[in-house]
Amino acid sequence: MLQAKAPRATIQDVAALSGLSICTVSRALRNLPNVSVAAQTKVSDAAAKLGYKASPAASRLAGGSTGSIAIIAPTASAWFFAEAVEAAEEVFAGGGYDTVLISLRNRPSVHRKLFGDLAKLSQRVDGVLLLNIALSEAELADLAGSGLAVASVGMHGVPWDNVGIDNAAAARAATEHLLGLGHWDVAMLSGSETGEPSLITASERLRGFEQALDAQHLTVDPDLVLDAGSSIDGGRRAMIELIENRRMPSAILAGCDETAFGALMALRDLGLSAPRNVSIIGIDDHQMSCFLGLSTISQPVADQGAFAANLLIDRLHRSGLPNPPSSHVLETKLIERRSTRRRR
Amino acid sequence: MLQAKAPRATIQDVAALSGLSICTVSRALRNLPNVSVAAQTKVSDAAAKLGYKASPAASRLAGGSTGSIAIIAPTASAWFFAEAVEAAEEVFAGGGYDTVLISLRNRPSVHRKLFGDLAKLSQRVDGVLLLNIALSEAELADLAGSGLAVASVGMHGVPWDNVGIDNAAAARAATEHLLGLGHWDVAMLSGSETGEPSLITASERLRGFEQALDAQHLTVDPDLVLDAGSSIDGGRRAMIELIENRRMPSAILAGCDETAFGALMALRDLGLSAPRNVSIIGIDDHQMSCFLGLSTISQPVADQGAFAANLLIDRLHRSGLPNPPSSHVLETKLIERRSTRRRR
DNA sequence: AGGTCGAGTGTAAACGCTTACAAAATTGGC
DNA sequence: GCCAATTTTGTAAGCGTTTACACTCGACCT
Repeated sequence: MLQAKAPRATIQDVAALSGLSICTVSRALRNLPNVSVAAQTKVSDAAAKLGYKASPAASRLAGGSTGSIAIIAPTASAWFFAEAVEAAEEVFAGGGYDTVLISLRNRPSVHRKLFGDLAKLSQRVDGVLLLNIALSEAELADLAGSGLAVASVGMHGVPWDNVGIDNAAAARAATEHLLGLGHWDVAMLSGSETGEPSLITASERLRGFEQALDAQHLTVDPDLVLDAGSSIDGGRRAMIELIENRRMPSAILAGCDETAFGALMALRDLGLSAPRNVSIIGIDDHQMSCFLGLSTISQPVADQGAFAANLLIDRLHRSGLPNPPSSHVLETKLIERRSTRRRR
Repeated sequence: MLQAKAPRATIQDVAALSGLSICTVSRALRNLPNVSVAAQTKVSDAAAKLGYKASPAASRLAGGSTGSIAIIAPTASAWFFAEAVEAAEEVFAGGGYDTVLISLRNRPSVHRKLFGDLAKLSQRVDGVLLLNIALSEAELADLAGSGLAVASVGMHGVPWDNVGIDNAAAARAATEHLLGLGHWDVAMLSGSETGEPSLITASERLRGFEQALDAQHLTVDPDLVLDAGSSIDGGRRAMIELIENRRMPSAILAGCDETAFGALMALRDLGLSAPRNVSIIGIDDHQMSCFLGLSTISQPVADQGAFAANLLIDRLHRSGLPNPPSSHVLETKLIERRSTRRRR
């Protein structure tokens, strides 16, 4: 199967075969105006016959596009991001773009290095898809002025296309569910909200939690709000901390389902369980939540990734036009399962 | 914060600042031989002062490297791949490479398109990290002759560096555990092994299962071997099929933990549970398995990704030298939890 | 008929790097 | 000290695109 490396067809070959100049070929291939239909068809025929594909390197060097898009995620392995990345990658591949994956690995140093040198990034990709990245004002401005096309998931009030859910509303709905079941003594295992480059959703969810309590004229007991990160293990630890050093509430809102899993695990290890000893609700509707009977607020993860990816591609295609940034909020829904029940 | 786009420093600028020629600078920057120490330091000083980074496009075009590596996975969102990808991405980033993520989305058409045009791929990346990809003879030969550096996870007997576990041994160990507990009537919920580009691990694990039974002179009941894919839902469906249309065995080996989760879910929905009605063991040691008390065979996922990534980078660095391909098998370990117990 | 305009096309100069090849500087042996 | 061998450095020709600019050629005005 090893065959002599056929030197790849260049634009020259296409020009020769079609009897036109390189320049015309280049324009025809990119559907620029001022190309006659005759030329168009001649060029595309020749290109097809030769199996010609423009060299991304040459294209980029001469001022064209790189043909790739970066996805930037706080971490790539967590369920939410893995799902969103996969969905976005599919859209990008469909649009002929390569996907460059950049994980910040939850490390501020990685974050700083990346956003500190956007020039480097813009040399390698045409656009950037941001997944729940907390940006400082300066970073935001730099990115907006970098010439990169940008779209994001889960970042509201940002000068580019965004799609997300209403995190505060989701947390509110979850809290109201608990409240409605008679639990006025509610704890929150929040995602971490400290440090600049953290998960931006965490603070919104915390706010929703507070809003729901406020609306019922309940005060937030600071002892019942703990930082659990967004991991199973963080949830487990926070739950242990809650039980051992704070006090057991009547119900718990977990910042995300993975945190809730950890909390359930800790509960079980202590010989307790939900909803017997405490009601627990999460947010996300993780794949496993159904299995574990975790009540939660569901959000369409893959849809968000795919939607944002499409917005980005659209913008890349009609770049130049001063399309105002759009913002889309997708629906969330309360899913009642077995981990929450009426307070006795 | 918006500042006039400072035109990026080029190699010319570095040459000018260091008082040397472009050529020398280029060589110094790439640590090629035949550069005096004096020149070396002058160049790196100048480069540092200017914040110079070589343009990947220009470098690639002129015959150099692209500075990026592709990770090819059957799907990107499944736990195993998400973990491995994240670990590999970290290694690549550390080595100064961009990571291009390519998900085959479990679709043969995507697989074919990718491997049918390796020239395109090699135009965009320097190397490829394959995660559990089943390749035909022809594809394997093409890839080996493509000029791309290659490394893989979970693909034995392949003409490039590979790291993996012994899947047959893992399945054997799991089965022996079951057998040792007195279960001679064992079913297997296997990963799918049909079609060319499937998960290659699946058939190895099935083989290990068969070997363990053979060793005890037990025959494999074809009714008790079903295709469950490698997903939670596949596991659930296979379990239902098993109970409703085949028969309930005494114990079950799930091809992977996710399949086991699905099986447990189906069991619960039917009012049954493990190990009361049936013992279940998985393979992988998924993050959730501990929580669910699933007995399993653990494998180091991130380690495999990182290890293979390092091998690939090493190879890229000393390319040219006829390093023979190495193969590494990492340890697996039986983790006994609550889902398996002695047959009564 | 002379002139203007615009669409379609071509010429040639970037883009920023790598790399033969040639030139210069250094070394070492006599 | 002189020549060959060797190391270090420089010159210039690509790599395959994009794009500013010039050009040709009808159509359309006046």
